[in-house]
Amino acid sequence: MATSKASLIDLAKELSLSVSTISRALSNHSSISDATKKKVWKLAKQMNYQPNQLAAALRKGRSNIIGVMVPTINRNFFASVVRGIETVTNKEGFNIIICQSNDDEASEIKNVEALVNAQVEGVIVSIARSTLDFSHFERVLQRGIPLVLFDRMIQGLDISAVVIDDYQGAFQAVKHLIDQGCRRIAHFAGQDNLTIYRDRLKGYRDALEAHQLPFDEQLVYQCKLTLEAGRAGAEHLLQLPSLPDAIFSASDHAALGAMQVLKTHQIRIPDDIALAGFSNEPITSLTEPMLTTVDQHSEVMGQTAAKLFLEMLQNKSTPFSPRKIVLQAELIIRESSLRKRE
Amino acid sequence: MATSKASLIDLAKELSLSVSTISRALSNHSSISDATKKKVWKLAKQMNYQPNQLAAALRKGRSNIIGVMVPTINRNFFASVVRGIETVTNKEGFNIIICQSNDDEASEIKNVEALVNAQVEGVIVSIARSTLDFSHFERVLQRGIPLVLFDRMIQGLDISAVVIDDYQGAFQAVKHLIDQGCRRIAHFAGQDNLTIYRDRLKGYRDALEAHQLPFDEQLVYQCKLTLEAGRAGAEHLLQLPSLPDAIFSASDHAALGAMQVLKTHQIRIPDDIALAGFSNEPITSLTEPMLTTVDQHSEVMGQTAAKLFLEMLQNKSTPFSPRKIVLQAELIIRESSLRKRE
DNA sequence: TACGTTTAGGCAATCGTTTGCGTAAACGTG
DNA sequence: CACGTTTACGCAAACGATTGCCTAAACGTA
Repeated sequence: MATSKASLIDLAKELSLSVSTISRALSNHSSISDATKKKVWKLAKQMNYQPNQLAAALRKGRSNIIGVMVPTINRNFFASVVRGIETVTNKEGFNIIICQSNDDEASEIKNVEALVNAQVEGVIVSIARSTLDFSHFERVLQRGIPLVLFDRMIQGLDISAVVIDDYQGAFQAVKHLIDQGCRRIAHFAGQDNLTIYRDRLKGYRDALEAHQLPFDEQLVYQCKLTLEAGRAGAEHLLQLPSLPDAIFSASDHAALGAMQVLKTHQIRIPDDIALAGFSNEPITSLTEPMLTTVDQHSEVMGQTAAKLFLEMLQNKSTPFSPRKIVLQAELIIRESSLRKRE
Repeated sequence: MATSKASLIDLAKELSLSVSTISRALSNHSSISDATKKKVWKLAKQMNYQPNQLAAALRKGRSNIIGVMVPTINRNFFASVVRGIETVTNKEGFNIIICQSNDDEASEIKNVEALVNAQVEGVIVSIARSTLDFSHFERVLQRGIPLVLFDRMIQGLDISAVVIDDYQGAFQAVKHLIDQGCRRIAHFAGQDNLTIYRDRLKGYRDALEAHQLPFDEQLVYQCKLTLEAGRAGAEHLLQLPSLPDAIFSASDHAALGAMQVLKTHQIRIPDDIALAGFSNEPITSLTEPMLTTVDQHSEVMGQTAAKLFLEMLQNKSTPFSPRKIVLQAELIIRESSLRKRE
């Protein structure tokens, strides 16, 4: 009733027992008689007793909270990863605290510190784009707090991470286009300071090479991979002396931009130009034609990162060598690349 | 260095001062000399002292954590709201704990309890679709914890909430369709235990009435408003003796489902049937035709909910009568409803 | 010199749980 | 009956920070 919260002390007074007995009864400790336990349970329910996790955490040194930081929660990929993390850790009794770095190093540092102060038992992060110095993460490790990175990770630093195989994903996509009969395949590439885009480009090149197709510099359009960039890229390609017969874009959004332009030019997809993107954004299954793309298993990525964290937590005492887990990327074949065979 | 975390005690020993002096020095208390403060600050930095928020929270009775529960984080609308909440509360030194109810009443109850036990200072929630009993929320209030609902709320319950004007949004959308010359407007409606869907339905009806158009029960298709439901809804409408000339869907996804079906039936949008959705999902600006929809100002909604919470927290001692804040919905007119006038 | 005031800091209780250790009472056994 | 063993519980010290109250020393002033 009322605004009051019942504590162990209140229960103890009420039953004329010691606080420790109440505590043990509630946690079903063996040294408390069944009769007493039942009395305690009954009263606890009656007084709506809720344990103060803060106090328990302080005493036990376990907060049951894990910190998650993403550039922004407001993007499908990150939200899905977070969802994956949450569902897995929730089952183990953890709550997650969310922070957003907004791709800014300064607030990343501030947030990491806040998480550590909140006594999180672990930190799961996708690094901000602008981050160049990683000492704030090293400090986390020094404190013995398990740290797991996902998607974006640091080269050189020996930290556990979960990523997808961008290279294989790209390779498969391009191989598929070739299998469909495409021979002049263009590529929308991202900024090459990010490994994910470098790997996709490499997958593209190697797939061409593996099928004895020439690599043509002209067919690679490097850009920010936004919708607008995709439009510009398509316009660019259309002005080439000879058209490509496929485009593999390192992002779905750029692929969609291209799709818009190609359609206005009455170019048939996939018959004249086949199209494949990357990320499997929800929209790609709603376009017309539906877009072939590469799925990143974002929710699975979150689950995997969470499991890796749990594993690290268990082996916390023993020296645990950081692990990298590479998830398979999955090619999703849809209309935009599927040429009918008659 | 090392794995060790420095505590006030460690600093105190090092400087041969008492713990309380250290604590006061760090919080810049007036009764500590500048000389001592400087010594303490220097050592604190040197030993990389980080205060244990758990302990401070326990002692001060303020956790600086607020709980947020959404049906799923994995949807643009909710992620945006969360982003809004996070940015506002972060500035005030709060961290947010995220839970997902998965639209399931049981896990909603479990999560609310977990949040309360984590000693959150407030709870911000969008209610699960299946929730019919609200005693778990009443228990939160009884404990004196500020509670703010957003988007989905309950009629009858006197709880602070931030919603958009679903009624006006729907009214405007339907009015717009009528202005475009539509006379037989169908509606995809949601489950009517949620006020948002009831309000949209009412906005639809009233807009018809305001323009002397008859309300036809047959044209209202109640469903779960998913993509599939939208498809089914369109198929349903296509079998009516006389076709509608517009569909106003209470959700974007259902509108998109309908769009797919209409296209396969060679029905021109908007000329044969105009289409309008609700929510302004990112996808809607990428479809073909681009979908007319109603924007919910999701990030602003989150910010507003956060501010309302902060306000309630400040006036916690004084009896605070719950407030409802209604944000304006904004009609976004796009191709799917814009009939060319020649 | 004597006494009030300020300065600078210490003592110890407190937040609510958990847990190692101690111990009465009840019980079992020869 | 005597003595070891359970059984069932209490005591008190943690966890780390905060804070009301107290007190030496230094200072000021008449």
